[in-house]
Amino acid sequence: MDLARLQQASAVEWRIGPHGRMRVPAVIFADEDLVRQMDDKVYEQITHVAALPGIVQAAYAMPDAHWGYGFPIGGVAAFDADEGGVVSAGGVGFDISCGVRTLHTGLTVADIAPVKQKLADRLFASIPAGVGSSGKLRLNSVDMDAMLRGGACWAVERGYGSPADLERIEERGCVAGAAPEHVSEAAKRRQRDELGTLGSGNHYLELQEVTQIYDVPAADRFRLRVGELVVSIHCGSRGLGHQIGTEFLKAMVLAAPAHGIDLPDRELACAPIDSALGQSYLGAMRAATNCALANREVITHLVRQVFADVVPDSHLALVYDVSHNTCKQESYTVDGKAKRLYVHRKGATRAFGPGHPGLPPELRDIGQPVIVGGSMGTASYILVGTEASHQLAFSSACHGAGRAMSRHQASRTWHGRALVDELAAQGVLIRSPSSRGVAEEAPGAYKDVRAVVDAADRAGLARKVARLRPLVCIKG
DNA sequence: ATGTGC
Repeated sequence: MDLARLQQASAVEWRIGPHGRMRVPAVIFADEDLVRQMDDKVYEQITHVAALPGIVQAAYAMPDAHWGYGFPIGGVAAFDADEGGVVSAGGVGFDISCGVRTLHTGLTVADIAPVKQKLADRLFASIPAGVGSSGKLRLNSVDMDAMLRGGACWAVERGYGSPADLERIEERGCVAGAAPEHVSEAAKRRQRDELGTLGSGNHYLELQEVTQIYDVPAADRFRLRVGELVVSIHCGSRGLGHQIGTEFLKAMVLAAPAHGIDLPDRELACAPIDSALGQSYLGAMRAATNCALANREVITHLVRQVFADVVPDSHLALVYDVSHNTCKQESYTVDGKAKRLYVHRKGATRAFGPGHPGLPPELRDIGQPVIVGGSMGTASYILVGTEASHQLAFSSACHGAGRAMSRHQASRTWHGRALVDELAAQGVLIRSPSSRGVAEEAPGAYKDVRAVVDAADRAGLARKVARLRPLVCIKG
């Protein structure tokens, strides 16, 4: 991106003043190197988002932002229903409520050294991964609707996961307002046997070692200690979310003229929050959110079974579960007025600061754990939400390293087999059903996650707490 | 991201 098109507000904040059809400014949080590397498409997309009806304050891009469908991935935008605000299927993304959860194990590197290979093989055998993979659960239509309404709470009621997990999940594991009646039969059919599966692309399950602590009090509260192991699970709502996204994108494009919306880009398909279509989408999107929460809960159960078998001394407890692709109603003060806004985060993590009522009581004084997943074979980070982020970017932070190269280009640049060998030599065991999938996810196809996290920290979006190094990676 | 797409 050409820096001349931006006004630099600080070392890590760049502004684009309203021009053309923009209703509000656009703001990019990143250091100079990251901004230079950013695709010009991010500029184009974030200014288009700033032109949507009812947008409040500004359109934001996080340090990991890159070209997405309509909205950039790493984009944040909030809309006011009272000002004709919209909800956008492209603003949430196809993989609705894709997210990451991290569990601490109470184990050290030494504890698992003798069984590392066995753990990798057993996790790979137990957690289905890859395109079209299916799990052991089969949901009939009654179960499907109950799951879509109940999320992780449904899973726990069925014996998957534990009640204590729910306190450590956004919205306590179950988003209100889910409307399974607005989820098509096609979407439900695709999901019938996909619960408890990882999926493909950048989804993964990793065994990670805590290698560095930056904030001791927060790390203590999150029970993260150097040399100890955690498990991180990154996945979403599989075929169901994708089907919902596809169907509503189409419907929103078709209905835009009737809603009086002149789309700056048809990929930004949206509908007024107060319209029937907007409400149907919100109901279906919330159902997909619950599907993703149930999925991560079922996978957690499968992971615990493997650990109970291979390392009986372990006790896997959830640190936190964050969603990356969502639209949520949250309270903010804008121009001195209290507002309930519809905050879209696409490839961005909610990052509530200390004192936020949406946090579980035991974490309320310290802030929300923010999990930033790195690319395959590279570090991940745990951060904590700040009070400043509330005003800076609707309590949002980055979600990962962010792609720097297309999948296609990556698959032509690297070979999966060679990458697996290379990473094994560095002590990272990769298990994946797809050699090409591994090539597409090559660490070199991503931005430097450390630079992304440092920029988020310097901008005040969230504060660094701990660094994690992968030991085992089950890749979709 | 995806019962993948050139």
